[in-house]
Amino acid sequence: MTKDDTPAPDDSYQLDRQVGFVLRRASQRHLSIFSELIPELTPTQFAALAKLVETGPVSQNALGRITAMDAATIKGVVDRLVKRGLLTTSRDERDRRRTIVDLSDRGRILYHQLEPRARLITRQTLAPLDRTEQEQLLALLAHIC
Amino acid sequence: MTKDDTPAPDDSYQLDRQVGFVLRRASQRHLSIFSELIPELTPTQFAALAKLVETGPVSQNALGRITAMDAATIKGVVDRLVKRGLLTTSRDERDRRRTIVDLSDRGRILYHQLEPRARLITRQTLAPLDRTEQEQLLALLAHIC
DNA sequence: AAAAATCCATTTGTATACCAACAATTCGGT
DNA sequence: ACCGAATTGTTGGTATACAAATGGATTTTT
Repeated sequence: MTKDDTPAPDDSYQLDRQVGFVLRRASQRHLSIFSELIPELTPTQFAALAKLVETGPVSQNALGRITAMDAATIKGVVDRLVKRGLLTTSRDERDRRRTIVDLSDRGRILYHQLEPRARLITRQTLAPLDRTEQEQLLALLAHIC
Repeated sequence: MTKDDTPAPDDSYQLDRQVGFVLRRASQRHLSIFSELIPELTPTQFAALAKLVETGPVSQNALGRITAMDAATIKGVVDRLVKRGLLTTSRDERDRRRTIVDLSDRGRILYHQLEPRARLITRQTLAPLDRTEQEQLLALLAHIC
């Protein structure tokens, strides 16, 4: 038998096997879980609060960098959080270009209320995987960032 | 020595270890690679073309479902692609609710020009991983969708 | 056949996300 | 001290994304 009777390796471009597409769908599922468990904030808004808890007051652009948002995006996020009284902003007197962003009391309280739910979001998103797979996925994703 | 001198398991909530955040950053890197290799289309626009090549003409909502976009999102995508002459739309006479979306000749030609670059995008995005890891990542991501 | 439920496409509103351009400020090298 | 370079924040523009509401068409149920 010289003829190959195994199915040929699929050469066609299949959208569902491309990283980009699968990443988008995974993000969609995560977002769906997030907005169900934390309807009062978006993931990026929560990220801003979380990073401010970690680091304390920082400049607006710096906050953008550590939360992976560009200057235009972080501005919108900060503006909306300020409007809701969760953040405060002030001018940096040493460097007058900078706007210093910090948590308000309400912001800090809200963050600590939500943190347990945030952990749950991660757990639920990863629920289809066992412990080992969960670690693998996080490591692999971190690798391609 | 009753005292534990190994570092305590980190109990703090670290943004950088949450799936949602890592997913977002991975998507960002993918998008960056995409727009460099295919500046003429967005990932979702290309996804629409790719699925139409796979399946042939479909209703607008159905196209949204197979490309993982809701009705409002797919409408915008289709509108922009029609405006650029890459898609055509027509009323379904059997079911007058439906708008049938199909590739135009230009759309088909463009898709086949871009497909090799799309494969390259996937390859470059996954480049930091070896073959085994690439398969693992895709499988794990598919699992949490 | 009439009523109810469903589906399709559209519109409005909010929130990322990124690019490009801009003014004000600060920094770096000479 | 000065001047070009870099940084910071802002604005305008385009493109996802999703929720909710709406009107028209079809299907299902009764």
